Amino acid sequence: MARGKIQIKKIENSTNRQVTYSKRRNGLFKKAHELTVLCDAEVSLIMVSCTDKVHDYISPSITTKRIFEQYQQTKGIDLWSCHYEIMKENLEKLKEMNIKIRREIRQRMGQCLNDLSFQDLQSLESDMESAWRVIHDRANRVLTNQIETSKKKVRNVEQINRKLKMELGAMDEDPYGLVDNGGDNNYVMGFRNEGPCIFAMRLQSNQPDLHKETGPTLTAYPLLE
Amino acid sequence: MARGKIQIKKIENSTNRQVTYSKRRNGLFKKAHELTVLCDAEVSLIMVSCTDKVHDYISPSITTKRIFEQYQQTKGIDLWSCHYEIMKENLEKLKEMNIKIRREIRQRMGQCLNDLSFQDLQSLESDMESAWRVIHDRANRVLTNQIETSKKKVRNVEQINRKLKMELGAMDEDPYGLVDNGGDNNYVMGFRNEGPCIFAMRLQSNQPDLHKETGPTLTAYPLLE
DNA sequence: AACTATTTATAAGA
DNA sequence: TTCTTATAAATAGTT
Repeated sequence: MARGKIQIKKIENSTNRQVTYSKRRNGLFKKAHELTVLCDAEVSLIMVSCTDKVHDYISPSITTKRIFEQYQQTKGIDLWSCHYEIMKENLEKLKEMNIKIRREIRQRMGQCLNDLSFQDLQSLESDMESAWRVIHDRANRVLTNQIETSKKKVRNVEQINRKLKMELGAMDEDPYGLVDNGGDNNYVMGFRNEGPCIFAMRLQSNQPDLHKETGPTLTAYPLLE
Repeated sequence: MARGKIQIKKIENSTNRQVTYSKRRNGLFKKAHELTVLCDAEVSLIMVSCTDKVHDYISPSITTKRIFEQYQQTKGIDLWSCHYEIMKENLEKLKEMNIKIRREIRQRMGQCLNDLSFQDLQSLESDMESAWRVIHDRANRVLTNQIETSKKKVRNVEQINRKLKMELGAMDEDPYGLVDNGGDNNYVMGFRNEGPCIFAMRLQSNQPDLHKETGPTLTAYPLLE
């Protein structure tokens, strides 16, 4: 455009091309900025040279992100939707699964039974029975173990006690010798309390109506007698 | 830049501004294209007018998406990460919730009981008992309803039968009069089978050991006798 | 939208 | 790269 007209086609001389790129790039930036100021417009200009250098101009009144969102909106496209879609799908699947397993747990807690057919109801009932038995047995087993361990401890302490008494030659009785052991039952066999682990979906504050008949099982193993 | 120099500041006259915008926009597009061709560069140019119209130029050799990815890469930023992050968080939360619920369901099925303290085990046991009772009661109620409805049907049919016999004056017995009603018990009271609704987490193909004692309840209401 | 006087951008050379 | 400058191109104000 000066000292001779040029054809608009690729400049073959590499150096020349570089120089022209640099000059015109600045020209474009200047024009972009002028447009921004003069016309109160928003401009995003990104250039990548043939040597893969990136330069950009963005109107101060806007962010690249916002102008791009606007661009996408008017074009009716979403260039990132493919990235998104996979995530969205996963999210939806998980949500669905969540709803399903929530429903199942509710049913196992005796709620939302309307959704079940009679057959399902029966099958749930029998499932619950066998599961309960497993849990019940385990609870009993743990208790038995606790008691046995406690008894062993007691015997141990009693023996030590007796030994001490003999060594001292004192024949007075010592009724407090067992107190140490009394409050420690929960630490036997690795079944210590770590706080309640049952937390999900406690939707009704389901105070168990304590009419259960495990009483006899419990009282059948009197503690520390 | 012609017929008088102008200051680079917002053109207050709206019409004038619009016209200038239009002219300069075209100028910018032309320059962008020339740069693309002359220098073998890649250009993305997006403009938003003060009236919120969007115009853009993109070099034919590239897509908007690609140039933008390149832009983000060199800038070391990800403009969409915040959108992402929210989704990711949701995903993680759901996953966690899912795992928790699944664990609880398993425990309610008598599995994975090692994770429970003795107290949790006892509380689970009693929960299971009361839930089982609810389910058991419901199953019984449904059954009772079915039987009553069936009985009504039977009475109805018998009455119709008797009436027909009288009308026909025929005194032969008709032992098949009740057959129609026989296979229809599941459709009573809206409790028809819609296929099993308990699906999640059936990890062990938990064949219920059918030692349950609902037998007497069932046989106490003999069907269609 | 077209015209044109003038400013601005820039190609080639230093 | 940067400066210079002749000239091409863009465009402000007008019609």
